[in-house]
Amino acid sequence: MPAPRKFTHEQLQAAALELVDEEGLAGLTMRALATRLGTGPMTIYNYVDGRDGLERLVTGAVMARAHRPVPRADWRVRVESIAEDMWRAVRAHPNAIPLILTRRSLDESALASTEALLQALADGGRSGADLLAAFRVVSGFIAGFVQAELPAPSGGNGRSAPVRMAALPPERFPRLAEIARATGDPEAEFRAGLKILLAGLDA
Amino acid sequence: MPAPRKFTHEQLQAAALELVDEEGLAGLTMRALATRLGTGPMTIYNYVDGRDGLERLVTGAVMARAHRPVPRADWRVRVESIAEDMWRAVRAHPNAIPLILTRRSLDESALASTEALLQALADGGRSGADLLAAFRVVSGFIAGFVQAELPAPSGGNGRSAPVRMAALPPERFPRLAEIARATGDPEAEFRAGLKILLAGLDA
DNA sequence: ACCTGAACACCGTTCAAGT
DNA sequence: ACCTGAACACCGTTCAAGT
Repeated sequence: MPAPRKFTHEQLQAAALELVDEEGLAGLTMRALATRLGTGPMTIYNYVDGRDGLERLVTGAVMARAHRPVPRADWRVRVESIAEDMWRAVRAHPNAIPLILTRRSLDESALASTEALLQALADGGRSGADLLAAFRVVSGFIAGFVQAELPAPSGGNGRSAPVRMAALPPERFPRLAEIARATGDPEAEFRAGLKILLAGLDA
Repeated sequence: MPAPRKFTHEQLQAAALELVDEEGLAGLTMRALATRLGTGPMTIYNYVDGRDGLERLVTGAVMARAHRPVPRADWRVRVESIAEDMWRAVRAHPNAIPLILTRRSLDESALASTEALLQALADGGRSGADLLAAFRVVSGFIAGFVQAELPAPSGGNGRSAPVRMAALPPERFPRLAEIARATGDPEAEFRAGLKILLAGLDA
């Protein structure tokens, strides 16, 4: 993409993210972004590579906020800290979650967190295929937690996942009913899951 | 939805899944499904609740194939078996992956696998919040592996994730470069990850 | 070089009419 | 009751023209 001058990339990112936060994913539209910026739809094409680039604007904006300074500490503590930072950054923009899960973000801003996570795991004594396996476990766990907080379908009358789970026939799905009752504090659940992971990584 | 008779639900599911397999997600359209079935677009609305229902047709079709008989064995072996079945079912239809990651499938056909997984974990001695945490870890791991096999953007000229990772500046992302080199056999990576998980669940 | 409106080829869905 | 075409209000994007 060229480097035009009517808007900056940051302005585009911010406007696109606001659009998604306020109006939901369905509101993310070339035309909507254009009118929010006070121009015609075609102007956006000077800054972004089609619909795909429009969505990358959003994932880039979200993930850029995920990378925070890593504490100087034991590798386990660092893994926990990075994982929580990534999760929190995504949770702050629930409407963007389908995009995050779906578009592999490979901007360098998003990759900084990943590299830091890998470095922490490497400091735990892993390399090569072992490092890859450990990474897959941790990043998969984060993705799974993100997925668990997907906003209800669209419109707003959809119940959240735990509520719908609790409405299932309990004689056919007794264990699902059990965990539906146990669902409550996402922060606590995230930390409990991480604890299991770290125990496995330590073994 | 009513129970009309020109087509069965299974016919709809099969046609929708074929559409996605052959033409990609962009090919999943009310109009395309209609012409594939030899009717007008509006006929679909007698079987499916709008665009949302159209997509649920696909996720339902994929997840229904995930539930296979669970071996009578140690809970660890059962967890492995169920997790692999779910993963394999999804991998068989890569174009549907964004839908799977994004639409929470709550048909009873999809929930059968989940209940079986929960039962296996419960037999490992967990209940309540512990059961929930263990479940989140395992299902998150599966989701993460599914995500790692997202088909390249769209069009076909996009390189796969490992290839693009290998193209990053290695002096800035040395650990990413390392795992990019280690990436190879997804089946082996899946089993290695599960091993870490089970070690954590055993601790 | 950058910007932009008009126009085109799609979509999902409402409406009203058929049987 | 089920089916269905025409029509409407959107999209993304091509094209050609402006500065």
